Amino acid sequence: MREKVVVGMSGGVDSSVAAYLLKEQGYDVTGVTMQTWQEAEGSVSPETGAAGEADCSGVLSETGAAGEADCSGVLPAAADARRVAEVLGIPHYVMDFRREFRGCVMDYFVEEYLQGRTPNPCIACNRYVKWEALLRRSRELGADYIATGHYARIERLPGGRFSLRSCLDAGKDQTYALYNLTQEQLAHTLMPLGSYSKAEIRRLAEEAGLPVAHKPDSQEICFVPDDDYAGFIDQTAGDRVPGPGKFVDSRGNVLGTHRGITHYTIGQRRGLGLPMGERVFVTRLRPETNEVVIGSNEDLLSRRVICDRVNYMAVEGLESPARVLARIRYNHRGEYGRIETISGGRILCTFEKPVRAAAPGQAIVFYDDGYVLGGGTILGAEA
RNA sequence: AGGGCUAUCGCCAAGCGGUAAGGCACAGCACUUUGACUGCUGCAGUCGCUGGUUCGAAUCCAGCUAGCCCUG
Repeated sequence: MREKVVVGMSGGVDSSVAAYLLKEQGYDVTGVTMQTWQEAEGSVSPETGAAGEADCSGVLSETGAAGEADCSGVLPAAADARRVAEVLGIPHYVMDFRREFRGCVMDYFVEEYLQGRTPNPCIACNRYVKWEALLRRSRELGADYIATGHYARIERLPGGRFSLRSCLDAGKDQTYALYNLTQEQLAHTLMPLGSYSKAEIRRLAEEAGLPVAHKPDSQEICFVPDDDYAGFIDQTAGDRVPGPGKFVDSRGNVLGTHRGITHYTIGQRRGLGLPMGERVFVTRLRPETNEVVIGSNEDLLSRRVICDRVNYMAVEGLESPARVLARIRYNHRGEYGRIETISGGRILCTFEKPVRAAAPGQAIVFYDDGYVLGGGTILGAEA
């Protein structure tokens, strides 16, 4: 009997080709577009009368059923996914994950900034929404797997554990954003794109006649419209957002007034408005005094980074120190270092060469020979 | 209200008679499934003001204005 897989289809090229490849491989494929942050209002077609939201939320509305017009009207991304599904001849549904997304991604995002940390919403979204929630609902529907258009490879190691292996196209590798997945999640996930390059994916999309072959790559934070994340926080958190405070240097000299701590992140240079004669950066955020500390690029270099909330992937735990490649942000090629567990289940990573602007709240992901060993949330760094 | 010094882009700052460097800031673009970083491009028709000398002045001269310093 064919194995059933639910493909999360965003309407973009990658997830569309993922669905295509799985279909070609003989899976029983169902496409699902996740409604996350989009408001289900606006372009509801008059003829259907009832609110489109009702059809799209809750359980399912199937292609061809009455809900179709509503869903594609309500969710622009779903319209593209649906067209692809039609080309592939697979069923397509829209599932409402707004509740999970708001709680696990948007609220987390805002809370982190309010506390002077720098969140990574994509990582939270992957772990809790794209996987935890989508996998649960998909399994309830009888699916064996969920699949996505991520550039990464899932492999089962000799010891039986699952791990992610860096994508062959190093430029597109997305393992960093997926380090937080559980063994259970990995065991029920397929990532068919890991052996391809972005160029090959686009070519496959063209060959398959997918209408999204030339759609531009997505970027920025999906739920923040104008690339203005601070404005989003202002609107969301209202009077909880800290107001203006002081820019200070490491010796306590006041350099100016900042617009509020949520407007800044460690390592930031632009937007400070401080004509110091040389480039200066945010080196630290002090939510307790509402101060933003300014310093040189050199002040941002760290050899030691500590993280907590560790998720182990290729290994069950870290019994002895190990030499790994560690990445501290999505677009970081990585630096070698030695990791060891310290009190509280935390991990201390001592880099062989200093890394720049390790920001609390961001993830640090450890790799052993191209496999994700595990990762955690950066707690702090020091020279 | 005696003497001295300084006034060039938002900030700092080259320039010293031949037709306005540079840095920072700022803006736009590129890069990018997070925040950042980075890169590229742009950014004074004008040099406190008013006159004068000169073929030609931000550069020399005079007056005025402003700020700083010293001295009553």
